[in-house]
Amino acid sequence: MNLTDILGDWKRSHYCGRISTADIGREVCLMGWVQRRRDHGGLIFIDLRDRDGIAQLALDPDRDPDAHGKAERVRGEFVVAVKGIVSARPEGTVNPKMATGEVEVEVRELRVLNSAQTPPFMIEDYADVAENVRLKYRYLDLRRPSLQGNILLRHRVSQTVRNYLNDHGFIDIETPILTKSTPEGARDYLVPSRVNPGTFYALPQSPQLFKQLLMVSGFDRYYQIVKCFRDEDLRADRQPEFTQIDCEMSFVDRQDIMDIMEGMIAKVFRDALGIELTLPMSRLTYAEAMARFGVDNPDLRFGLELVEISALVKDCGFKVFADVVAGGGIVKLLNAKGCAGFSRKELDDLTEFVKIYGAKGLAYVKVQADGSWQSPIAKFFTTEEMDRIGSAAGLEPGDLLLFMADTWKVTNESLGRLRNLLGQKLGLARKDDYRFVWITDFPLLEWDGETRRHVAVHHPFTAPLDEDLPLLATEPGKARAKAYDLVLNGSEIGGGSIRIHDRDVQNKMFSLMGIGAEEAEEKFGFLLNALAYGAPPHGGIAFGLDRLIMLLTGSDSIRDVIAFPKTQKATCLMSEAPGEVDDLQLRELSIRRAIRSK
RNA sequence: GGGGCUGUAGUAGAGUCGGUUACAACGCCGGCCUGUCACGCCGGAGGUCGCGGGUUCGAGUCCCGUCAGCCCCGCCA
Repeated sequence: MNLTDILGDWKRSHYCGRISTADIGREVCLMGWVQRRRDHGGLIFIDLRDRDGIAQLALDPDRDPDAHGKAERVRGEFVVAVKGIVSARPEGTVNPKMATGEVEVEVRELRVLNSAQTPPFMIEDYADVAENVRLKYRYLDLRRPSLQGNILLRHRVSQTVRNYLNDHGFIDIETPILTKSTPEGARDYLVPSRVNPGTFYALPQSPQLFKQLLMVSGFDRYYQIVKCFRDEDLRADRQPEFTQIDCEMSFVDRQDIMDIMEGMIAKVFRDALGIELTLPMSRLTYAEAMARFGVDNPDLRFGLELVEISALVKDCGFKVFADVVAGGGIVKLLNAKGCAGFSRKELDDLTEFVKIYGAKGLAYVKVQADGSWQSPIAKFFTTEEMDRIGSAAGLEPGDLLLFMADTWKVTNESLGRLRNLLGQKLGLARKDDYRFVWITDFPLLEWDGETRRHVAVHHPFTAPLDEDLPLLATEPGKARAKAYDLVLNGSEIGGGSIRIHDRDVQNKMFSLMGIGAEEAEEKFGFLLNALAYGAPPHGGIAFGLDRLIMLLTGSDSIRDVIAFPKTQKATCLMSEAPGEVDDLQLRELSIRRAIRSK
């Protein structure tokens, strides 16, 4: 027996969350999903849910026996439409926990538009469900208010960004998804070409080259909210396909780009959260960020800055420290204020933590009430050395000093990450505190010992600082880049640079990176040619939209801000992608399997 | 490629030292109930203890392997 009704000519008059005391006495027509049915034998209440909220329907057997009879058969997640009169709830039955709790709809007519199987989990924010089940039934998970709220906020942010960029003269231009694999960067997703057997397109890691070419074409300002693809392993904040707010501008310097973009971020925070940001945002050079925080994405919500003491300990009696300095490494400390009470177990945990980042150990000093050092390494230091270290660290009784001695890289990374861990552990970082900082003057190139060549820190098209241009010929590793990252609470949310618009400089960069003239011609010839036809000075930036939404919504996982995300093994539990294909499909593509799965 | 955590009705959990028929909750089904709102009361159904192997008289429990989900390192210009 088919128990459902047709929609007919009914038109919805309101979203559920919109009915209010202003509508009392009015007839409304609502449509949505049955959140819950409370059957009192006589009266039946139904909480009707749509994307906007929940409204209580009241069905009285005396008033409308027909609608009441249908309501008896209704179950959770049935799709229903009702017509009825908005009325004030009787005295004492107002529900202050509901946005629409002062009113209800006295139903006169009810249509069951569709039935529903019992869902595998309750459509409630409080329901604690394993993520693999949620992902398999993603369309049901997305009905939950919190997830739906994230997606709705994401939409509003996209609109704000579009409006802002439109108002500032940016043109939305689409760039190819089927494009060419280029060296450098992440692993590409490849798409075989049927028409050109044996050749492959690559999905874009970003529209980098195309947006630069659009500057050469004279569009002046470009933007796109666009999917990018990188075939690398996933993390809580990383998906193989993700969305960038991608921008490029001509005839600008770094300052112009940062000014416009922080205005955009400020508008996003105003529209999305009602928070006014203070502009301009703060700045740190890369060198200063590394020195003070050990990382290039510092969380500025708390202090706990790192202090380098290499010079103070290079001749000290503690051989571990002295040897590291003699071997070209550095010694740094972190003063965990007031943490002298940490237990043996807590200190062991911290040591285990830094080992993840390649550290061999972690030395500590607990400062007693009388200022004396309680530490396994105290005996190696003279009183004078202790005083110097103490004053460099701003040491007070009750503090805990944590020392790291290793290479520049390991010391900074392990102590920098430890700083973040302590900030969290000590509750120093509030989720609703938003600290932005631009990191500037990144190194242009980095020496890769394995492949024995320079690699671009940002990307191969990033311009060096004007004053560092001569260094390319002498000490390329020392050259700094016209690059900038925007960091929010320890997360990089965007990054960009002024690009090289001079063909000779671009060629020089390629050769420093061990890309010969022939290879450069083959891989990037179209860009090099374009630069020779009057390329304007230009630069740009890209923001990670997913990460930005994570921070705005306080989400711990990027999957909570993407409608249909992938698992850590890059599969979709709902569609079961990736999947097998027919031999015929492969034959058409001139592809043969090396491995048969399953 | 590596390290760690988790896996028991639809859901999320308990399950002691290896010992009778694997528990109670939410949800579901049936009944009762005219002002509830995570309604209430009574009754009921529902299990490949992720999967495979081993140890044992006996395994949800111990061992080995494997699969899946998650977190991290490497990787991510």
